[in-house]
Amino acid sequence: MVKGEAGGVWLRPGRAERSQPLSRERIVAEAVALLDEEGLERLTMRRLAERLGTGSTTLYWHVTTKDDVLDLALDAVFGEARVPDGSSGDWRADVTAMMHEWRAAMLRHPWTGVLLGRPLMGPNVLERTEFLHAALARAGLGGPDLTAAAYGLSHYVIGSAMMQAAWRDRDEAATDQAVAEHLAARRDQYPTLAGQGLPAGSAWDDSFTRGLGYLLDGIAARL
Amino acid sequence: MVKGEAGGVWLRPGRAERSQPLSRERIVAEAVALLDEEGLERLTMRRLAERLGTGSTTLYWHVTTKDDVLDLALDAVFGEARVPDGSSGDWRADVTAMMHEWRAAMLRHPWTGVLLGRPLMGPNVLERTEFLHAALARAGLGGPDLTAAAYGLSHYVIGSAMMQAAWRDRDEAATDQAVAEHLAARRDQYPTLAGQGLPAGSAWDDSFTRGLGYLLDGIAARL
DNA sequence: ACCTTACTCGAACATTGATCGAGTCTCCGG
DNA sequence: CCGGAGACTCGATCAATGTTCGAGTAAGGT
Repeated sequence: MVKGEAGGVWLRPGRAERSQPLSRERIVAEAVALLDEEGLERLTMRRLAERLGTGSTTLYWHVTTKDDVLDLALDAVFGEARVPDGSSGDWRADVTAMMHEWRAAMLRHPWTGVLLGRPLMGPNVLERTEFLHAALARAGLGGPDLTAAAYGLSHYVIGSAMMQAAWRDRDEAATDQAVAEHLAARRDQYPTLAGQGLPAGSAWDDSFTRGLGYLLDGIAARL
Repeated sequence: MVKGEAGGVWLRPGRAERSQPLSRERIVAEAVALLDEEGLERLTMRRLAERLGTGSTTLYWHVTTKDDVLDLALDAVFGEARVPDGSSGDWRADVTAMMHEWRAAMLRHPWTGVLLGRPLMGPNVLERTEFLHAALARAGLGGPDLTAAAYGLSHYVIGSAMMQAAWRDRDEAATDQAVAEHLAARRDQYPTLAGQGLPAGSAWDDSFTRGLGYLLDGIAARL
């Protein structure tokens, strides 16, 4: 009775249902699921391991640090955004389509916003940045104009999605009503803001599209 | 010898140099300093308390949670951005000036980017948002156009500053050279990107200003 | 039969945010 | 001068976290 725990073969994991062997991909996929379901602060190595049916320290064989998991999960999300094939000949339509895909992916996974403090160098991010540069170059931009346009567009999507996600998933204390009251009580300090109200519901979508239009108009004027 | 530790009066804090009494403002100010000097992950309640010369648990009298400290620190940083008085009559100049102040404040405190996952409702943020809305309203915008323009501008600054800060303060592994090599090695996958190179040095400033110009051009065209 | 390589995991450690209850200081009314 | 109330401070403590270490195990080749 030295090896093999009490219960023998019958109770041991059983090789068949040991599911798939652990791998980077499975870890990342499960991390994304966990983040979606429970949020960023609930992602711990132990919880992640438990969902994968392994010990927490096992993860460190496939990944050197928790930040690795986050980096990989972030890039995985960007991979969800479909990239137009670029053969349409309409650069503006292509760019617009990808911006919407990009934003949608981030809104599906609201925790992405907080993670953006780290530099984006994953393959999926690079692929999309490359597409953006290429589309604008095809449109006729070059040099500093191209750089500014490409980064301006990226930053606009990122900022928009992040802020919208933050507002949508804010904590209980700040309900829409509480916010409205807060603003109404300070109507003299924030007259325009109180009159205008904060964006709600579909106003976010409209604002994003409209703002993207402004940016693209300004870019197109340079051509 | 019941009260008063060994050493008597002479070694006791001494009332005079007990500095100022602890207060919310002092805590926040010290938190900003600590964040600037050591970064976000080094901000702990214990370290913060030590710098203030108090016990860590004392902080919880003035602040209910660590997140409070972060929220307050974040709003404090936004307070650094000067707001034009709005009497210039040139809305575009006013808006541009404030955008640059806003960005500069965030770049002075690079940790702000990561904190932006939470909704911005502090007085300083609201004041600046109000100014933005007011300036654009004065320019002649209204309704959905106003909302889209105001939020578009905010999101653009936030995204830009956050991304630039992330790239500037990236970890040791990703030096400029390593990034360049990484890109060069995949020249076939990212042809445009590899040819263009990633922004460096003053290119960030130029790109920001240029992109802001595009956005404002697009907005102005709506008038 | 053995060695190597790939992989798994339990115990352990230092550090963190936060709570609790007991202490101390300051001031004000009697 | 007393005393008590309120404002504030803090040490001990707890559960949870990221990560390391070293010992294990399984499979496959020779």
